[in-house]
Amino acid sequence: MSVTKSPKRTGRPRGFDYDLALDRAMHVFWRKGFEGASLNDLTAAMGIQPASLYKAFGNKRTLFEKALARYLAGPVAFVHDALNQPTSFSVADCILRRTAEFLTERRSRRGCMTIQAALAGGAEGEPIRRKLIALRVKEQDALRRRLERAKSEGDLPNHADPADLARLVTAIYQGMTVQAINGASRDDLFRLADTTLQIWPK
Amino acid sequence: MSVTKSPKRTGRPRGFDYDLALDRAMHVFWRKGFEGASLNDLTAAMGIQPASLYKAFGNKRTLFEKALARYLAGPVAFVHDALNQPTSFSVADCILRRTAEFLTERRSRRGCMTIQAALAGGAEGEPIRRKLIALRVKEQDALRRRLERAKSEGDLPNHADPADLARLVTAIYQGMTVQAINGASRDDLFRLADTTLQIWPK
DNA sequence: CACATTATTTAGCGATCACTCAATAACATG
DNA sequence: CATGTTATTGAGTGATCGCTAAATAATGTG
Repeated sequence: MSVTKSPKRTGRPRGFDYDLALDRAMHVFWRKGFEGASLNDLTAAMGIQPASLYKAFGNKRTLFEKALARYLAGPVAFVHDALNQPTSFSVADCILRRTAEFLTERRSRRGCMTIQAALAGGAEGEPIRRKLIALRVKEQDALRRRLERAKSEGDLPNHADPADLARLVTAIYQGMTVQAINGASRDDLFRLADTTLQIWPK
Repeated sequence: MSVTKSPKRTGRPRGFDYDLALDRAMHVFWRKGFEGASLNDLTAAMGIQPASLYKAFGNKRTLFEKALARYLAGPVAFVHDALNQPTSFSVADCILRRTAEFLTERRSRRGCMTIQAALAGGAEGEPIRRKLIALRVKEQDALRRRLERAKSEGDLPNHADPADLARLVTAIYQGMTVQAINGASRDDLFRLADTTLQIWPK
């Protein structure tokens, strides 16, 4: 089952670092999107030949899915982690503040891979777009459930609507991606987070 | 100068409706993005041959630019028009409410063309991405200037920051596009607008 | 060593990409 | 009618797309 670790296996050993190559592929998909990243781009960044890529990762689509899983478990794992914050406010604050930091690392105008990898495109990318839609809906739903729990715990007042608040935070998160691509600074995004959090019900 | 209207011109007349064909091209770019829309997609939707397309519209990039201009003057003209609303609140309210309606027309999960046409992609689409970035920044700036005027007119309190408010409304607008693609209903987006407007300074 | 197994290199597959040329067709004018 | 001008059709350009077969190289095992 495990492809990344092979304690003892017959045959010629892999000549490249699987995780490193996947990391490189992730960054290519992140920057260029699924359809915008050509196999030439990918193999060049990964330092391997096309045949090696297909041997190790399947095809372009399965490579993207592996890269996406790596992205979710790495660079944006803080989004899920934020749900463990003690209060609903600190959950929202943590998500928005860390997103602002994340989107302005390295001054490279990068956005969130789950959004820009496949918003629109041709038929070739449709399965990926559906997958990303399902993912984004799932994350928003997880936040909504966390806020429902907060309400049941008395952490949110009765007039607060968890679904509305989850939608607000998620929309700001998504808007931040476009803002970052537009060239917004870290401070710009911090202020956007602050402005948003002003309406948090007490 | 006018290519669409030719009161008297020599040579074989155009065999198709220029504006109608451009409208079709706009919808293809809108749905598939710049790089995702192939010439095959475009000519099929426009009902013309490649050579006719190039004769009438230049190349793919100039066709996109004409389609974008048509988009800005048509489907999303309400964004600019909203700046003429009498108060800062009604400006923001008009933008967000009409955007919610606009994004959920025809139940087709479409987003805003200026965002999804080219968020990420290959080198081929880079000039388009830069153009769209400049456009989005310009629109946000126009809103900021409108809110600065409102502040000078006493329509916004002293503690209000026009840049922050413009960024908030713009980010929500941009987030709404992703929400619509995710399948949000018109009512979902209306509530998002309402939630956002709760923080509007009086 | 031979042998099985797996990964590499090398070369190239058919399809599609944006785009264009040569020939022809449809108009206005003289 | 002939001529000039412009738009069309039809065929096809080189380049790149995602992907793969065949040969070779590098390992473990007997």
